[in-house]
Amino acid sequence: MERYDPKTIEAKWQKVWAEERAFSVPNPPLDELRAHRNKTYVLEMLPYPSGELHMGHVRNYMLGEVVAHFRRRHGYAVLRPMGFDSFGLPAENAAIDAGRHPRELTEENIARIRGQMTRIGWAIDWDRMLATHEPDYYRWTQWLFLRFFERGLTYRKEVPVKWCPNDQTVLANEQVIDGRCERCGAEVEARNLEQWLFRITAYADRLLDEMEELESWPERVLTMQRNWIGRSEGAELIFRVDGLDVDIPVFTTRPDTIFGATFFVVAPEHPLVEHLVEGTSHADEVREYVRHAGGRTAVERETKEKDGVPTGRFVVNPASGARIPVWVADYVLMEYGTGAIMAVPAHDERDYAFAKRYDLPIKTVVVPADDEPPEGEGAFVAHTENERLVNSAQFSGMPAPEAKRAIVAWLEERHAARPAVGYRLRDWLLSRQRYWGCPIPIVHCERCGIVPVPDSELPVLLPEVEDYLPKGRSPLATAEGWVRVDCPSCGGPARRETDTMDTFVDSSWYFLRYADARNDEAPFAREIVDYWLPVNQYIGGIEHAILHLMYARFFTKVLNDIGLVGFREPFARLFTQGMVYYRGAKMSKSKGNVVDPDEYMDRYGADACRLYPVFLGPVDQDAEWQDSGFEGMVRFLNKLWRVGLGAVEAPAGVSAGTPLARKAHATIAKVTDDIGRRFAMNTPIAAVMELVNEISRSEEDPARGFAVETAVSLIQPYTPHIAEELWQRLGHERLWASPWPEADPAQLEQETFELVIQVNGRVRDRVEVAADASEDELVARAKESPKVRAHLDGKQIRQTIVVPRKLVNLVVA
RNA sequence: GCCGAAGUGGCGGAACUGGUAGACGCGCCGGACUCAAAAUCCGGUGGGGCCUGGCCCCGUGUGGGUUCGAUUCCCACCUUCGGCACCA
Repeated sequence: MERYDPKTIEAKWQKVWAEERAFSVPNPPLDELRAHRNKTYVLEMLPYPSGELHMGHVRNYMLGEVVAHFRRRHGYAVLRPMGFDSFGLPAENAAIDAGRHPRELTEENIARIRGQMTRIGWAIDWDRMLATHEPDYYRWTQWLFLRFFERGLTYRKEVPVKWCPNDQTVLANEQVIDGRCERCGAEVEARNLEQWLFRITAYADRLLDEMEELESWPERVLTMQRNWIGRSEGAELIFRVDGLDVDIPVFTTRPDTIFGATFFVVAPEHPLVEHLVEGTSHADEVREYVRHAGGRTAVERETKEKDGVPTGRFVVNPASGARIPVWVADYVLMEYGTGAIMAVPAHDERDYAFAKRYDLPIKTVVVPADDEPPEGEGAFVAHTENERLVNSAQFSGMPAPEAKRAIVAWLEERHAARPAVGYRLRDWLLSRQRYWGCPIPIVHCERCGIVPVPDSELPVLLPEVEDYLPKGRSPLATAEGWVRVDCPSCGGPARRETDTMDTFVDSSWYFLRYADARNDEAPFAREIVDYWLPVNQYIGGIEHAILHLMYARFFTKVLNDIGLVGFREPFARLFTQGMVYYRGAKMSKSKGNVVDPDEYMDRYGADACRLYPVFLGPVDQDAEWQDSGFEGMVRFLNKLWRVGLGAVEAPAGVSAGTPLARKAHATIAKVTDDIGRRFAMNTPIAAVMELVNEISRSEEDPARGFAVETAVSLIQPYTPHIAEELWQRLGHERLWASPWPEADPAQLEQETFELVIQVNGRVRDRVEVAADASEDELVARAKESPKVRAHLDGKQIRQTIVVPRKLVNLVVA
């Protein structure tokens, strides 16, 4: 018998697919596009071209691959594009390590990865390929930036920033993990710099509320985003500084505790600190504290014991009229709320710790509703379900939730409060002082200030520079000829913005560009994106649960507001796949523990390489690469090949009524359900293996030919090369376009099933029963079984439990 | 501390709405082929006990509960992993 030779088969079919452009899905004219109702947009997060593909990548892209084939086989027009996130730190750092120019190395990597993807036979529409570093693409990134600018959604501001001393650039909040740089792990420093930001906080509520519109996202991703946005409802309360004509607002979620505020704290970075202490005897001590606190790292600030200094100033509690002292302490953060708090030591652990240390008064104002108020003053009272107020003037005795509203309303009348919402979310800092990124299309003019580059002058091309290594200021600044321009507004001397954009800007709209990838008059045509989008199935790593996924949602909402797209959420369904571990660490080039697919393709062929990474385990969970299991896939493909050729010699046969036919039908149902509904990728492979084992054991079954066709057809999304070859040899047309073999319901009704008979829950017998047998018939069959009778032994049947098509249980006394 | 996910053979893992626990693969054991080995193919494989047919008992992190029946549902606990965390 002819040997299974993956090399020949794979080369043959890849040539056929390339010639017929099997995976290209060009956009038809608009009116035709609208008429085509069955579309699926399958999208995997675009890779950074910082190296080559390894088996971890193979596993990820196989998910989109299987879904794309599966949907296509079910009669859908499937958009399944691919591109490269080629700007940014990963690519630039890889280039620096290699001592190469980023463009050169990036483009080399792109070519190499594309080659690997082609060789493995993925059904990708390469006609829509994009790379974010190409002017054709970043021209529109700049264009979109200008639309944000026009609407005031991007702005420039001097801000305290997180600075990575290793990468020599500013980081977004989201890129700082435990006080360290997300990419390199260096401890992040604080600096004050003029930076560009996106006003993502303006969309905080919509990013929360419009989660409702998502079809299917993992709950944990939504939870992570909710936590990140960190919305909390409360009030802004205004405290007046005694002796100065100054009001300081604070944000609190517990306005009900205002009568318990016994001191007041402002953050060291608070702009009013200097004004508060100017000319007082505390000025030197406070300045010293502020200076010292500024030098602390984020980690120090969090782990040390709470400390602070008094300012000598007092504010007036707007509710009680009490004068309470103002302190400066760095346990209050400038970035959250208003940078100042009213301290209620009896009901806030942090305030309590601070009060204990500096011997400040503690006043209980909220107690559990059922209990007696705690003895005396000075205790910490933890928050509980049912609470009422004490020591709070006219509000004493009121339940806490009601008191919250009442106190805010009462203070609001006196212009000392308003309801407010606090967010943990900060604006998105997008400036990067690095070379390899999208230039920000802005000009700084001596006379006109900040001037946007006109659309007609886009793209602002990234200049060639001698030295692109990071130095703490953008390398673009060294390109004098590029920096100096005439102001687009007044024609006077001006300088270009030299910061580049965060890579996450590039990847916040790429999914739109794919729909209309070759448009050179606009980023995309609205009619076309409205047809393809939202993405039906988005696939990517959990590591992007917050960053990329929230930025992309933000961009889509802004574009929807501008009228560029007709939808508000970009990704209807999201699937987050697990990572592949090898030798105890996440498989990655930097850890040096990659498994190279090329080697395996050389030895075993592409189909085995496609199969094994997804067979490893459930794809939403992390998996450990087990090299020993790979051979099993090769054995399976050989077996499939054998039974396939066997069926070629003895074709056709029946498609129902035999055990093998039944098995085949059951496998169709299982695979369809697993891929289509459950998004399970490993169990369908197991089901087909089971079917193939069954075929090779059932030499005589007349449904053999049908079962083989079923197996070939079902495994095709995983291993299209061998499937296509066998399908052809079995005498059929092209497989990827053909419908799936369907079970005939009328025939299924004739089938039998195995009835399990139990007595008191113990299995006593099994019998074959017609599938359409009634419950009474099932019970009758159970009772007439000799084995069951022996166990009944004349005892009375107390209860009969019938599970249709499965089981009868006779319960006896 | 708060929120979430998960604990099943020697291993990766199946069991979709409570219905024969351990599919499929790896590994291991046995057999065929071979002078022999490798490769390949076929069969067996949760633990224990009677027994040469066959049958019984125990088993899904621990302890309870609901149910005729629980890996699945409920309560408590243990362990592991992930997210958030001076957020007022």
